[in-house]
Amino acid sequence: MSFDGQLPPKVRLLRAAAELLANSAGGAVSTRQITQLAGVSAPTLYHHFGDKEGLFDAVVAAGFEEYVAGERDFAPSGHPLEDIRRMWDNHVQFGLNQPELYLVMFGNIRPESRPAIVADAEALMEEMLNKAAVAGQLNVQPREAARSILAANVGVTLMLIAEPAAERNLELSTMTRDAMIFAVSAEQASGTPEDSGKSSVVVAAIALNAALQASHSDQLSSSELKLFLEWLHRISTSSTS
Amino acid sequence: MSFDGQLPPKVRLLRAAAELLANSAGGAVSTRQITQLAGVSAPTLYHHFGDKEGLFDAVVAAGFEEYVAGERDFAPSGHPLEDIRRMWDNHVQFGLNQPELYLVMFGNIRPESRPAIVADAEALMEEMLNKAAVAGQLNVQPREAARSILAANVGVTLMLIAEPAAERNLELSTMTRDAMIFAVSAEQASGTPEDSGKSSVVVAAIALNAALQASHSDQLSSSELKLFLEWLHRISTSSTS
DNA sequence: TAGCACCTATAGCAACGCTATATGAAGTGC
DNA sequence: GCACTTCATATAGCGTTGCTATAGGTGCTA
Repeated sequence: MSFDGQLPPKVRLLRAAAELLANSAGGAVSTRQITQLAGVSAPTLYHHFGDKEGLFDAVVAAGFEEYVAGERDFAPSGHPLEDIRRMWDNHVQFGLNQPELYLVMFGNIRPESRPAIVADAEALMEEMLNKAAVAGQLNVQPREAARSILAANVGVTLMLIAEPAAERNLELSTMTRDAMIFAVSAEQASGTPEDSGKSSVVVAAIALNAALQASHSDQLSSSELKLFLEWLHRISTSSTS
Repeated sequence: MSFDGQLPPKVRLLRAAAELLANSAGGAVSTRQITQLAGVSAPTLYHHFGDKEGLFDAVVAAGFEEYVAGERDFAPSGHPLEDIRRMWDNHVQFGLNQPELYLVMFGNIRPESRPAIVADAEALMEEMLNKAAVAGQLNVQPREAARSILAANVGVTLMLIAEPAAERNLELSTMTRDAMIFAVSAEQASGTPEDSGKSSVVVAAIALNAALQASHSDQLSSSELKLFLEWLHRISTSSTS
């Protein structure tokens, strides 16, 4: 039951914290619980992790490794947008499987202090969206698309976690997911001739931009790129008005 | 500075809690702070509100009045989807104006225990979406649309609150908003003849259903309605595959 | 063996949410 | 006017929280 043994106290603390966090039914986890289960005393925790939040951050880092592993484990299908769909589902499933850990990672919001993990998750999604952009399947900037999709993904996951497990309806997830992906997808306006004419320009421009950034090219200076993006923005907004 | 005065202790406690909550820069607010500012002692708080959460719930209820007032204050524009857009923006603005209160209302997620306020906010949005459905502007069930839009709305608002105020980019909000509204809108597939043929059936069916429910009609029994919705679901999914 | 980091334990502080108990104030029946 | 009940508030303190000042042990290098 306890982690007394040959393992170093640091590892025992991490495992004890992770286990208590996973099994705490919504309630808070105290440092005394953690240190007792780990078989160490209070100052050891603070020596290794600074404070309680530091320990939790370490647990979260381990959880994020698992999250990233899940987000990367499937082979790229060759259809980037399909991979984004799987990333979304994997995100939701991760949250529902380990709600307490997920809440520490994504639910512990404080004003003006962004959890580092959010930026990491955004980068992960942006990376995948970049492939879609290069393939000409993206309607907006990969970064903006990633932020938008992740925000909706987190919102949906939090809502599902808050619901009683018996009532959880995953259609909320699939519907919101498809709505977001469809919105950033280049395929959406392929039916309307007038819009498709404009949007193909946008798509081509975005694909070009993504390709440029992927090749670390300096063919556009940062100021030129800024102007380029401004024009791009003007084009895309004028085509949807 | 303090609320010592002629007001009853219950009101003083509510105001003190609201003020401390609004001005607490991310940190927790203690009962001792509240009771001191209110000029009462601890048991008075517990006599009136049961416990700390009870007091916070009361503050949230007052905040929700304000929220609802904001959501209703604009005159219906005659374009329900435009009103939904304004509801979204109002939601985000409410969160950014009073982040601490918003976090208590929508950010205090615990597994399997849904804040009552989420259900209220969903009902508010569903009410508006019902008008869109009756007008034949909706692509999916109003309830599902409301849940989906609200989840994305909360997710975006939490993300924006977590960002440093200087970096907040409201385009994240407008982009996600338009993506969600577009996704539930009946206008989306009007360009593709084949899809529009199918989707007009879906829209008509949803409008009919909304009108039936609005008139409290019993022309369809609950089992008939269930089957009807199942067909509807089959139609709508087959048209998007 | 001496000295020096490193790591851990004992004991305890201030602050937390909350409550057992007692006191005052206000209304009610006679 | 007086006992009685009920409601509302205060005094004091319980148990727990996150965290730390201080000291002791352990293993390495010289």
